[in-house]
Amino acid sequence: MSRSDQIIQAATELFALNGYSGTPLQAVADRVQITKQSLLYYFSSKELLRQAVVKSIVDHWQKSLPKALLSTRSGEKMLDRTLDVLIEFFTQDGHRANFILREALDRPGELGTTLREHLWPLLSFVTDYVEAGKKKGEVRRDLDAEAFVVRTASAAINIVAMAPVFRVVIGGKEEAKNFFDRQIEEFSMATKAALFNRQATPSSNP
Amino acid sequence: MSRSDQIIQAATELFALNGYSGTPLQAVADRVQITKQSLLYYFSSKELLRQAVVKSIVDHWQKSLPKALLSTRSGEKMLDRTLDVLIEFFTQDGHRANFILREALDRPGELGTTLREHLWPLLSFVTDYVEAGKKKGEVRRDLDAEAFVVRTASAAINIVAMAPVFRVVIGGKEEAKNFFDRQIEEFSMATKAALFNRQATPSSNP
DNA sequence: CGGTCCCTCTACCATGTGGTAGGTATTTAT
DNA sequence: ATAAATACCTACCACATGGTAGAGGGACCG
Repeated sequence: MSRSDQIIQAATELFALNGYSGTPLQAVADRVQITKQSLLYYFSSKELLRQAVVKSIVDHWQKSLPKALLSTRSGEKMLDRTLDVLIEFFTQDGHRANFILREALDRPGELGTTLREHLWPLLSFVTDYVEAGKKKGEVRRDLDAEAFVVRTASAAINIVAMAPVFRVVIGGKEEAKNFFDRQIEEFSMATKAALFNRQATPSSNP
Repeated sequence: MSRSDQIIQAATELFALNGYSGTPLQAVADRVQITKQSLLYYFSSKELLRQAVVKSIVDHWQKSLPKALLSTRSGEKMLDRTLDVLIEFFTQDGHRANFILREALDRPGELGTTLREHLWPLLSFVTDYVEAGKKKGEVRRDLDAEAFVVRTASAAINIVAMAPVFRVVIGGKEEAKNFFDRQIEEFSMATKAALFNRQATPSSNP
């Protein structure tokens, strides 16, 4: 891996963990075991490093998201599996998801623009698929597809990022370590419930 | 309002907007129109000011959340309305919600402890109500009530905090200004779909 | 009047941090 | 060989920032 890439990776992790303004360049340099001035040789300002991190994440997602989503092209139950893939995707990409969440708080306007131009097209592909599902009667007809997709993606990131907090909140009990799994499971169920036309549950409803 | 309270309020807003490490004490002092040294008279360190902000938020929520939740004690459709109240609650409390989200990222362990001790009891009251709803057949029996409540509260905060981003993402069109309302509406629908035993939709399913 | 809280200020300091200037090896191109 | 580009360094600086020391001035109390 090239020095630039090492630096970007280190910066991604540290920015995700401590925030942009909470991370001195020195800390990034230390992690790559070069001096701060060597780092500034590759990225001539902290701001440029931040932009490089954003770009690398967007690039990565642009590459890997379609791959992940298309891996589910079983035609029939695609929507069903797409959701699981999406969840797993962000789950296994903790640092990047975390960093983006921080960017959303620090520079909402800028991130919004970036997402709209580079990532929204991908998600709007999913939106189209949801719309198609409506016509097939698979998906609830009163669903706001755009709002649903945005919220679901955002929620996936949120759950991953908040996990360390909730681990502690629920963590009084022994079961703490698998509360995250329960969260994921519940989220998955909930999302499907919101998405699909469900048959009447065989419950004891009069 | 006392000087301390003015300072706390200013700090809440600025920390919410720019983060803790991104906000100099000077900026807080400026907003209250005192000098930084006068501020340090009330809070002898930045860290203490931060703790005071956390405490004030927890106190506020401890006071106002039960009031909001109990305002819906119409017995019958309580769960139904509780949700709307919860959403509205965080919506109208942008700065505080935003700040807490940042705390979650910056100090997950500490915030987790605080929430567990001071706020979780309130939410676990809701959890109990959901469990009761299960027995009445109103709520889906396979629902993980704990995970559901945690995720829903967290999602409400998340939607509010992410609004400025999505306003831009979807903002290409004119409808940008009411996308937030659509988000809220969709979230409400989705949450109810996940929560309640729904009757078979009168759809055109063969 | 004198004391003593309460609040605010001026003056100052130590440190951390982003960034510049310029040097030095090593490799690559001509 | 020589020039030039690459990669990394030492030395340094300007400035922002958190925090300290201590003085001044009201208000209230004896």
